[in-house]
Amino acid sequence: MQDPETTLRQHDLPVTAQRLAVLRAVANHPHATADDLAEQVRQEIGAISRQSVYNVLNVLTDKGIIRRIQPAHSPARYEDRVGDNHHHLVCRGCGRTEDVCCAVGAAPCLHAHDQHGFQIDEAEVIYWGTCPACRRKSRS
Amino acid sequence: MQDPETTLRQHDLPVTAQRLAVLRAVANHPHATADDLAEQVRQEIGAISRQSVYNVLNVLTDKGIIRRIQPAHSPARYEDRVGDNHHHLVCRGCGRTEDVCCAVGAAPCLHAHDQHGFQIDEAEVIYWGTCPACRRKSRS
DNA sequence: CAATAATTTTGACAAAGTCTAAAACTATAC
DNA sequence: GTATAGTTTTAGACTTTGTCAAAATTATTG
Repeated sequence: MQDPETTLRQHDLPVTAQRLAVLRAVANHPHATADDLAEQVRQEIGAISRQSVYNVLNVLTDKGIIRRIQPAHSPARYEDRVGDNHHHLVCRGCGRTEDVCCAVGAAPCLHAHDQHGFQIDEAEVIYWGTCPACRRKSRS
Repeated sequence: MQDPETTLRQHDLPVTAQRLAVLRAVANHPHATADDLAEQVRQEIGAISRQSVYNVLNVLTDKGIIRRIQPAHSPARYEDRVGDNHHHLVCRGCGRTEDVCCAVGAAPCLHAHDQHGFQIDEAEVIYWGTCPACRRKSRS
């Protein structure tokens, strides 16, 4: 990804320290939650309000600069990698989240058999399982 | 689905009026939320506490008698239809939720390209789109 | 640098669920 | 049928994740 400042300007967003820091935090910590990111930003620029973290994440998500994923039993997570239609693999034990590229093809399962008249714009896939660490723990 | 009372006994669950009513409500209102179901149950048996609705839904979900789905921006929804690996189609406008059978085949996309050492047990697919009613509304 | 528009902060609020302890109930054994 | 042991239900406080609104601050434009 390019320079965060350039990214903001390209989308006509005023450049602020908070936005730069959040953007960098998302880039450096893929699949982090809003709380994780707030913590990161605080280490970088000292302080930020909870609300600002949400504001920034929302505006960046709306502009398509970052992507929000919301697996069950987990707060929302954010990532940098947009527009490449990849999916996610989530551990039921610890929530660890990994990227996986589409199993079926370039633009995946965008065609359900019966669309019930809906206009489908996204097929979201989450693979659920147990990561190696949690598997080891549950066996012991 | 069979008689709710039989279902409960088969799973060694004491039979209570609340459980029977919740089970019937789920059967009659697929994809309803906990709140919707509480409302239904109240119409049927007069009263039930919020906590009992959650207790019952949790125990039934744990036993695999019903299935919980949790689309983003929506409270959890429950359904009767378990074990047939179907997916869901959700309207971004009104949350209307429809069943769709698996696009890819019998046991679907259970194989991600790179599994990162995870043991995958489910591939959850949500198709996002706009239902006919909401499409009409947004055009006007 | 001044004016304007936008963002950030602060603090209250909301929705969806969970936790706890006490009361009420169910199932089982007599 | 009763008594008992074990669950379930209830009520109410609490937690987490996130939003709303107004005031204070900051970025951009000329």
